[in-house]
Amino acid sequence: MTRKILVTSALPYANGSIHLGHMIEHIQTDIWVRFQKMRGHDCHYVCADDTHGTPIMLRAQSEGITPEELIARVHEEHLRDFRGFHIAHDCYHSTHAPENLAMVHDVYRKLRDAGLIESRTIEQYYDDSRAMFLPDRFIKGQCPRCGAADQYGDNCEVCGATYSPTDLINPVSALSGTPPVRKESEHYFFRLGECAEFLQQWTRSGTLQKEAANKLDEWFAAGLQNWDISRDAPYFGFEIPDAPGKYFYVWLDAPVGYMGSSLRLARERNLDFDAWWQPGHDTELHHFIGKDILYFHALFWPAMLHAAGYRTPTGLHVHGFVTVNGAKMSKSRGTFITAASYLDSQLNPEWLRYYFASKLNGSMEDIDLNLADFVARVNSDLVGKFVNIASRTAGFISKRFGGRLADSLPDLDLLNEMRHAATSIADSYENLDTSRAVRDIMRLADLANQYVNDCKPWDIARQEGQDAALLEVCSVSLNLFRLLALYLKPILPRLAEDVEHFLDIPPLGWQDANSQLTGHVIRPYQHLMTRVEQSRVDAMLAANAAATRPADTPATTPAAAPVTPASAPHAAGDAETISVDDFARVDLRIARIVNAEHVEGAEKLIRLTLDIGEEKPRNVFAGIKSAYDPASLVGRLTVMVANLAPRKMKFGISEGMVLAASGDGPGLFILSPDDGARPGMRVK
RNA sequence: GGUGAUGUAGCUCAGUUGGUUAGAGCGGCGGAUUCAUAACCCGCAGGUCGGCAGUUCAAUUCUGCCCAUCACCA
Repeated sequence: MTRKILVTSALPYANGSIHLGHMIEHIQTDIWVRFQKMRGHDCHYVCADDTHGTPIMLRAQSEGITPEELIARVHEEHLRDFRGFHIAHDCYHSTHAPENLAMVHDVYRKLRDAGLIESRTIEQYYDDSRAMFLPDRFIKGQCPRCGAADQYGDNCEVCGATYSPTDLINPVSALSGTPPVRKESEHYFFRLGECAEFLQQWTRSGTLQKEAANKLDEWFAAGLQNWDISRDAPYFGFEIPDAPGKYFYVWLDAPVGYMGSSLRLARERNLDFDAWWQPGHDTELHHFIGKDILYFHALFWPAMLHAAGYRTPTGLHVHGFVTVNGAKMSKSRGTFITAASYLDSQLNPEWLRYYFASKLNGSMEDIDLNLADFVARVNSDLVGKFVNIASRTAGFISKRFGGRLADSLPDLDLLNEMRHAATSIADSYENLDTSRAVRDIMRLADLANQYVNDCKPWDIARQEGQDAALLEVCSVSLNLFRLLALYLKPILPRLAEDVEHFLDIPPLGWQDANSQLTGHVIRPYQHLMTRVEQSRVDAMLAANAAATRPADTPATTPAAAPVTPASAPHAAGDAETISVDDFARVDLRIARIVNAEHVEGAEKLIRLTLDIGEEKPRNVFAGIKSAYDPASLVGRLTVMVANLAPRKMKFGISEGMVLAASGDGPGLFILSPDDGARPGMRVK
């Protein structure tokens, strides 16, 4: 039976670049969609840019362009990044589009007519100098609970308290720096509380992972409050019908963007929009999202759909966050990795698709991109195992048999096992457990390599009159390879295309697992995939670190220059206070100076080689030549900033900075830890 | 702070509806091989299954507490 399926990924915000967090979601979705299409289902994949809201408006202002110009530019960038990773959206639209405006009005009117919209006057902070109301994130002040300075208006990053902006002590507008004033305004609310019963039922109807349903229970227990869906002008978004000066909150029109994008697709290709969105059809609707936006997709969205008379989603598939080398993506470490930087570093997008696929298991757990593991795994699995099967047998077929495979294959257990695996691998894909699919496929690849090893075609090739045996072994091997390529095709679409070209066959579908390739002429083998080079990974990290380096730091400043009186106007105790989190961003480490030497041509610098317990020692240039003889430094311990962005200097790259004290007079003093400290220890 | 999740070999992860010697891939070590971009094949070593207590004939698996990491608290 052909299933009719509409699939979405969450809409990326048009205020920034596509990064690994977006990529894991789109890769996961794309794999599932490609799998469904290979199975012959009628599956469509839509997405769009999320384009509205205050941040977009302000960013456009600061760039001196209109919001429309900004989102048009970002749309091009996003589209280019997704295409670069072979993400095959059937439609990648925008929430700032006539189709979406029509759907937003339609949904809103239905909610209003159902009595689920109410209006009420609320008091909010207002920036007089900018003549606008301030979103929570644009107000800063002291936390009312712990007193931490410089906290946002919605929660405290120091103690974790949540509150409303009006609770902040000494609030200031983040836009103008002036204290905001309280001002009243009429707001529109969606009466979410009315939908509680429906939502609790929907939550347990099999649409959600268990963990996600657990999470929702928490929210049910806390009680559902009505949702503020309006914002006052100036606001970049859609105006609310019959309410001049009031705009839909971006989170109202963003999920409706799924409808808007699919409406566009339906018009382009003459497809049945109502079959996707009206109740009573046997069509499936699947949303892929990150766990950060579960709230919007598991409460507001199904409630809106239901209340407006539309169908609700069949499945909500929630994934975790991407971490890099076990830590949150960090701009200062260069591990805030953008999609563009990956592609620009000449890294093959299918390597990342494969790596993510090998880890995704359909749960909400975070996914770690361990870069050393990434290099090892891709090289071993894809080049060493999978591609190798074709590489080691195709030559015989070309040289000895004119590229023509055997007319029939023997009844081998291995071939049968490989064919029958199609069922369980399909189950894994269907259930989003691609890590299981990859494990199973690689186990089969191991078996295929063992088969080649056991049959020793290179031996047979040297024996007289054994042509039939040689042809058989190689034909079997290439049939095994063909099946593996088929199973990997949702993950590696481009490589699969190359395999199809090599084998000179039409695009592989899932049902091709039941057939064999016999009596068929293939093309000469050309290498299908290269290995990941560590240097390209390093280049990517460097590019990301460079992109986030503060632009106003003069390039000539030695990385380890001591603070001079001129640049240190504050007396001790006069410095602006910072939060614990601010301090924690600085990764201070005990370092052993394993070598120190003069730098030829540099007046102030000493080149230090620092051991902080890493594989490779750090190279750091320190501006301490006036106070220290290099020879006296070798062997001693000191303190360095380990997560300073690497800086290219005339004499090489400096990978950090050592700390030194100085005052008004001459003299410069580096730090020493007490006895017992060892290289690599964190200073905090 | 509350809530949800995670913690298994050097790395990345399976697994255990409680039951003999806890698995894979990678990495390491040894061997074999030369068809293949030194890939592949065989073998070996490595784990008090986060910690402590409890239930049980038996716990890595169940319960409680604790620790660490991540997230959410609209």
